[in-house]
Amino acid sequence: MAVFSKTCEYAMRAVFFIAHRTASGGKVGLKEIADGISSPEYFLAKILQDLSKRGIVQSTKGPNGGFYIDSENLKRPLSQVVEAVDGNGIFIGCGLGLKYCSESNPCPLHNQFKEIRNQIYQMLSTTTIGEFNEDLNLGITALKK
Amino acid sequence: MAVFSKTCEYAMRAVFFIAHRTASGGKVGLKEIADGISSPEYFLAKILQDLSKRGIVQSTKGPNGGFYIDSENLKRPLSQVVEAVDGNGIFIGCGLGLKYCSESNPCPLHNQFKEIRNQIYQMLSTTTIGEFNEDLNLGITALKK
DNA sequence: TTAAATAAAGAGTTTTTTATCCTTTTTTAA
DNA sequence: TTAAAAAAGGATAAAAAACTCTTTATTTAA
Repeated sequence: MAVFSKTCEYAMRAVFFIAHRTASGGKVGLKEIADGISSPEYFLAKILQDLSKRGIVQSTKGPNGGFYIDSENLKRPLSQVVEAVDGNGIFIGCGLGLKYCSESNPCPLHNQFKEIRNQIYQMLSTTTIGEFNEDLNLGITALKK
Repeated sequence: MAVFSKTCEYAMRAVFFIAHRTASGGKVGLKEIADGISSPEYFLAKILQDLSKRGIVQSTKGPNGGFYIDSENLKRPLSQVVEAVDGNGIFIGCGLGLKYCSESNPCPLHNQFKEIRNQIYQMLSTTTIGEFNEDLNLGITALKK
């Protein structure tokens, strides 16, 4: 088990990829994104459709069309991408899968998990979509394979 | 998405349940466990078969048979249950799902994720199967619903 | 020593997730 | 104004995860 679903992994990688490729204007096509992040093209298409509807990425059709992220949306926290795709289960769910686990009715791991969830949330909410652009441009970090 | 698979959630709950019900001798049957942790009976049966083969829980067939965990195994860290069921992906995998993500070829979230994974591992490896028995006996923590 | 109780094993089925394909719509540039 | 490029949409397929049922093997107690 990974922390996020495949869909969410592709979504995050795609968003980072689009961000760094379009921060200084221009657009990038589906095929190029899929190739750049090693994801199945048509599956990624669905994910981007969804992110586009939600306004997290922008797109235009036609020749020279493609996906891009405008400067406003580059500031968006990554947590919003995760929440759009996987929901907020990772932020609020019980580690043992109990529906009614809470402060007043805790599972044995409740307190330990709370810290971990907080740390995940902290990380995702303080990380913005655009903040890795420079490292990606420099090839310091990777989104492929 | 949850952090662990359903199978793993049931496994952890079952192990805690069996531990606290059999720490002072005796055995507990499948139906009672399934009921005690709100899990599908036959699905749990498969999980316990597997944990039994791996020696994490013990069992005997026949009248008065059932599952139990002996004192040696009560000391086992919870990480071994997770690893038996979900593998070690949660401890070592890349947050963005990249196969070749590493220190020398990191994804953008590599360092942030390393901390989170370490914390998860830390928690699971320092938590033993038996350490919640008292709280469970006192009804301070829950394994159901 | 046999019958009942119980887990183990085997063989499915259903649901969810992941992935693919094909058609339609929109946009742009020649 | 038309052809090409690209995303959007709809339908389906494949794989994995979750779950169920039935039979078999084992154990114990009567």
